[in-house]
Amino acid sequence: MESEMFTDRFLFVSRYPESVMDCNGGLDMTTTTQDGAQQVMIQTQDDHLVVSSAAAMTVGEDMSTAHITAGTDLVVSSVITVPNSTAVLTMASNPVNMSLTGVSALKGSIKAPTCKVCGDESSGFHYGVDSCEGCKGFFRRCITQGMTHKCSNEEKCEITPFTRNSCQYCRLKKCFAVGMSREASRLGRRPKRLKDSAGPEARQHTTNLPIAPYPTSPQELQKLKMAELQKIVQQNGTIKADLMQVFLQAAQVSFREHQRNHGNTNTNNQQGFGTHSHAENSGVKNSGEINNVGIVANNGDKAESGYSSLSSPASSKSHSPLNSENAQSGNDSVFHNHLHSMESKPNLSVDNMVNFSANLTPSASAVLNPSESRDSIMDEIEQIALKIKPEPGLNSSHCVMDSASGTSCDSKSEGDSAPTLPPEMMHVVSTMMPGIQPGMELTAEALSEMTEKMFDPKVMDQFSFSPIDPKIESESNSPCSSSMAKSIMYGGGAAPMEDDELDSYLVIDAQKILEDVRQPPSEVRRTLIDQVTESVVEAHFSTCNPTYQNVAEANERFQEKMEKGELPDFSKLTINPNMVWQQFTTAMVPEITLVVKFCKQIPGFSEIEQEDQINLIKQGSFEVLLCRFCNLIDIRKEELFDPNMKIKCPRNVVKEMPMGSFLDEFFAVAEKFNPLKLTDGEIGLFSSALIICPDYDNIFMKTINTIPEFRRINKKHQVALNSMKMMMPNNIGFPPLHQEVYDHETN
Amino acid sequence: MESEMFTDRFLFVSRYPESVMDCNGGLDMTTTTQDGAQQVMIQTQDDHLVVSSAAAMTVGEDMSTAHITAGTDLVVSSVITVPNSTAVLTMASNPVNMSLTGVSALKGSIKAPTCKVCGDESSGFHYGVDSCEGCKGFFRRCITQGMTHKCSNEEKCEITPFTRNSCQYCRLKKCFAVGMSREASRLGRRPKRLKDSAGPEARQHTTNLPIAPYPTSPQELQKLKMAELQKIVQQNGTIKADLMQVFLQAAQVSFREHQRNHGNTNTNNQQGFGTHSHAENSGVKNSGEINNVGIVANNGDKAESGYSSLSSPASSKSHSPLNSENAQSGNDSVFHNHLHSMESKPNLSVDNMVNFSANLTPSASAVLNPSESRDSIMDEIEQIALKIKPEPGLNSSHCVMDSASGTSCDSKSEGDSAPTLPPEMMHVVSTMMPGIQPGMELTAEALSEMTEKMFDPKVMDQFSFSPIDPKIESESNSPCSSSMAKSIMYGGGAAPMEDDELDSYLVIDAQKILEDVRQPPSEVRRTLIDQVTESVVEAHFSTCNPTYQNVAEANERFQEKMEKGELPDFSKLTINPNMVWQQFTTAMVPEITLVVKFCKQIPGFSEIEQEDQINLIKQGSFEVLLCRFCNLIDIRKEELFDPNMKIKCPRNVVKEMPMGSFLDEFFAVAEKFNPLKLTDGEIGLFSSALIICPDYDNIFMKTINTIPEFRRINKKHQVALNSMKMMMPNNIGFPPLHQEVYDHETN
DNA sequence: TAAAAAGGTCACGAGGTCAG
DNA sequence: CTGACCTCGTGACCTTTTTA
Repeated sequence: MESEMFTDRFLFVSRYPESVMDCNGGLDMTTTTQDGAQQVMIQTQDDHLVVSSAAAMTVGEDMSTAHITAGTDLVVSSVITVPNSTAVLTMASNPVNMSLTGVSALKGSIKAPTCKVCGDESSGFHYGVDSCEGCKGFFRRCITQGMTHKCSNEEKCEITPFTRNSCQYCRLKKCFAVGMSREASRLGRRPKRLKDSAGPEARQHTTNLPIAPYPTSPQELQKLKMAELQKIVQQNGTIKADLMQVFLQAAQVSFREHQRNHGNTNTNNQQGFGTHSHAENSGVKNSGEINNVGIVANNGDKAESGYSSLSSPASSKSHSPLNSENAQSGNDSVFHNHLHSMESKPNLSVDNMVNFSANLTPSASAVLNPSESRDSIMDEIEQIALKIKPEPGLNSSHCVMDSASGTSCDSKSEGDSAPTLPPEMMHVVSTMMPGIQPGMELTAEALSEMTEKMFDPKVMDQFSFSPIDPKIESESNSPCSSSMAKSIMYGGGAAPMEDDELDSYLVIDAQKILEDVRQPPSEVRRTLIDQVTESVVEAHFSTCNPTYQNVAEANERFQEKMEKGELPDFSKLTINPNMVWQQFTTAMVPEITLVVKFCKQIPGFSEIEQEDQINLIKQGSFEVLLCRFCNLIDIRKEELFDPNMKIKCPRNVVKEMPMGSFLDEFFAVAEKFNPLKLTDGEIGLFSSALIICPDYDNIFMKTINTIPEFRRINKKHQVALNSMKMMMPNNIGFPPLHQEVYDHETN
Repeated sequence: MESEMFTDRFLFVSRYPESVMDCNGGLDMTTTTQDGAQQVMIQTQDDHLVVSSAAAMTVGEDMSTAHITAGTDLVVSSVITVPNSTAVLTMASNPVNMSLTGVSALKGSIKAPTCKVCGDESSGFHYGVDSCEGCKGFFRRCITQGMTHKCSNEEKCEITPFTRNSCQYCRLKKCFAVGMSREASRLGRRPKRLKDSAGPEARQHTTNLPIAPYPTSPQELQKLKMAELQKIVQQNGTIKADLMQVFLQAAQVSFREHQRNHGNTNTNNQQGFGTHSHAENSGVKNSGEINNVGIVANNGDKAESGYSSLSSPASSKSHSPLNSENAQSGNDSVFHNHLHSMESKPNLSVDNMVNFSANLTPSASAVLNPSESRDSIMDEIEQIALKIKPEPGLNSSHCVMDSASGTSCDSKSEGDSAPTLPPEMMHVVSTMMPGIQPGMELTAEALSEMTEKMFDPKVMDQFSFSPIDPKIESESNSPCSSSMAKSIMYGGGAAPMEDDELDSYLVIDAQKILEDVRQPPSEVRRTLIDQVTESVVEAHFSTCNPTYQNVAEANERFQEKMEKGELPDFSKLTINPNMVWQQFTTAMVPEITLVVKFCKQIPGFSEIEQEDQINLIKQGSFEVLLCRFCNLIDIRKEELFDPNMKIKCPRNVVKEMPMGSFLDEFFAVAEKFNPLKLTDGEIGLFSSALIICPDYDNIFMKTINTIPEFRRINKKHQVALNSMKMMMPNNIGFPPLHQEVYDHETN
């Protein structure tokens, strides 16, 4: 019966066999010569060309004309495509019995199916590609057990049946390159009639090859991210819905992974510095270990990490090529970028503790995009950042409490004189603190008392004159005025809203957002999440000073100095309240600059209207700062590193300092935040959420539960600022950037 | 250039065009006749057959021979297969321009239905659903050889043609979700009218509705529910993970919908009776309005309610066919069932206020399934319920505080004598209340003082001897002893655990559960949720006396009587403390019976081990009662309806009553609970959560936030019970069922 | 009688195994 | 770790059964 079916055979032969190969993968052919004409049974293994039934064809002498005799059962299962070449049909007019032996006999002699990876003989269509058993097994192992290979040969290894085992990295790369992926595999019997997917799949892969699953350059990668974001923004008209969810989802993925890795974070085990994974505690420095990133390292895990490369979306469940490449490719790696940025900035170097802030500012200014100079408000901040050049060291700037001095004194002003208040504000201060008189030096005690009063709830109400732009506040208390970003922000910072009221207001939308976030991300979104995660983590590392490693190193140095007796006993230092306040604000300036820089690096942040960017920064930057400063706090020892990581201050001393009650709040936050043991990457994501998200109450368990704490202290901070401003209307003692950023009264 | 490329066209034509259609899905054809031969460009819309470049073919007269002239660009992307038929190749030798209009002209005339499971091309209507060969075969294998799959991805795997093989569990789930079932199979030729329907949607409806995969009768539905639940229980080894989430999700869906419909429930607007939607306030009685069910009514809304009927899975986002069917089909409707059950029970009738409790008990006993009589503990409760036949009216039973009386007096005991305490307990009472002496009547004042002391936190500690079985308590304070249900329950009721401790302990798992719950429900789960919701709502309506409507009607009657002056002034009534206490407990007995009945009707409840059922009931039934009694409280007028809805009592009077401080707590709860304006259906769901869920702190915003309140008062109740028990070791004055249910000391 | 779906069949590929 | 070999689920095709 079979011999009857296959009465005739025909053959498609390209003038350029190689083209045929490219298009069809391996071809199985049985040729029988008879009557001087070729009689051929063509059968591919990869569905690209299958003739499984009868057709008779004869070709003319010119090889351009074919004659086909159709049998009773014409079953043509596939068609070949030979672009840019002439196909020649060779036919036989007489029936020929096809023998299976004949088929196999000619296998390989003409067009044996070859492994697209190594060129060996293919054993079938595995993971969407004709491949041999070896490459099939290899690929399977790679995607099941996450493999971290490394190439020592510039990633240019040739993959042949003989060399394929010499470089796993390049072999896997080739596997991806030829289109292998779990999703591409098709189970079941190969259809005789190809009603399904052979075309698209094959074409897809061949056309996809140029845009290989491996990222080409960081620039290109960045472009893709932005393009994706842009698309989303365009589609939704607002960046909120998607971008925010992307952040939250990224964070969620991270936290989930974190929990898996570190067990229950809800145990109240206190710990000291570093909210990071234990792996990072090993003291490895600048090794480029993925562990430094925490979350990204998690993405390298084999399953569910949600990591996928944009150019290879189909392989999201498999080992990420991007990841593996990044782990090995050196400077292109985001991980290396983190370290690189750290190393390349002397001001961020932990070796240069003294000159940190002095050197930082120029670098920070370089970060601010000059091309956006037309944007007035952002520019303003940037310009202010440029202007700030605090003296290195601690006693860099001061203000004298002198009623005659109405001008602001910048950080370069005179030495050790005490700050003064302008006369018009003295009555306010006098009201609050009867002991304070014009011209009198603001003593530590007075300042302390003042801050105490400021944070007194009763006083708070009096002094928390709305720090938010009234017109904005009238619109759902949002610091964002544009319609787009307005919906992003709700929390009014120091808005005179009742806490309860605020909470209930926020919780509603948090729940709604949560709902959306909990949606399992789509392929595209997962990709986006990964990219955003990368960007955020990278932004964090490149802008955050007190990372785990930096703090740890600083700690080591501090220990050394302690042992050498080089450090003075902090408790013996005479505390100049003005100095302390100045130092506090001054030391924060470069940090603020960095936070602003961080914000600007958050993917999609620049898509928001400028005004809203400002508002978001104003709203959230202190919270980010607070979040970062948690690293500076050893909640076990109850010690606070100063932002320059030069001096450690015990909590009780901090408390006694002017503004001490406020600084002490940092400890309170750290006590809740640090036990979560977040990695730097997670802190970065959390920070981005602080900036971008409207509300995060009740979102990611304990982690997010610390946010109200941030909010509360932020509120206090606002009140303090307002109080201070009342006392010092000309912003004496406020570094301009600090004032600019934290002053919510945009007028 | 295009005209040059497409120099020639060819056409495959089957003898059975429809077969071709079937094989290729949609075909776009442009035919041009020239030289008497057909010249055709074939192009599919779904990539199954694409001829995108040049090929020339001519056919002989016999239509069995074709002549092909290959152009310079032969691009044949696919081939059609015509099984069991002879294909005819019709060719043209001359160049033909393809017109796009011609292509699009034929677009849409041929439809390829898609697989409802994975989205692939459907091969027909299999197991009640348009599905592909793969899913068809997969489902067949699943239902023939029982398969035990497991999902490692939170059971939320996307099912696409590419991913369908990656998770059998989710694939099967999806199969069920879209309505696949053996019963739904339709054999034989499809009725002609079905084929004529225009769109796929129309066809979907017409085909799906008549041959609904799942039967629509309540009985059968109930069977299926149980089957589904059974499956889940079997799969997971515990009912916890899935069933609990189903409850929570059902509640979530409801609350969400509620919020949509009723706006912000967080406003503290007080309101009186009824925690229901305003729509229900219209006074429509027994109209069968869906509004009576609240949540189910919401499900009838067009969007996102999460409601879906198994019989019409594809239309889960549209108006629920089950819902609409039920709304119209009369007695089969669950909504009508509610009303029916209400109407058919004279004891529940609001018209019969006086004899309510007397008549209720027999009916309650009928509810208890006699077939389960072998279950000793449940039986015990049931038997007790049967035994309880309190006298109608208020002064039904009393206890005399008599040291000689050591026997328990049931509700039929002698008339008006005061309760007595056994001598061995009098020292305890004496210690607490020096004024009380053996044999002395328990006056209102004494009782009041006693209860005051009982609820004194300091005293509470002394008297809250662990009411939980010690062996259970040692295992995470669970009232459930079996390994299965143990994990369900954590909250130890009146366990001597510190509140804070308890809270933090609970929150952890609540968050975990929350996370799971927040997962958007899969198709199957959504179906399950709907079914569970229905069952719960139905159970609630059929067992809850103070539903909105009943209370409203009672209110009306009360108003009438008030106006007629038929009611005595409550404040003038002589308060017999014993009477009050007796009345209180007595009036609760039928309610407890109903709550037990309600619990037993909760889907899956009977799957739990008997022992655990008892524990769950013991743990939660009072909370449910409390929840139901909230309806009896008008927080605006500060009035309390008695459970029989016969007498209204102002709060201050309640407070002055013996046990008044305890009863007053009801107001406290109602103040938090009633403003949520839950519908009856939602209250039912909430009640089921109270029974089933281990913890619900922090789960559904304000609603769930009221739970600690329930817990707290439950605790007080436990303490009170224990105190009372100490005073009355032989349970004098405790109706047996009350004692049985609320006594956590299982020994 | 033919359409249509259930059920069977078996070519296939994923994944596991284990000697090398 | 590799890859030849094995098992088993898959699904395209086929046969059988049911129904219009």
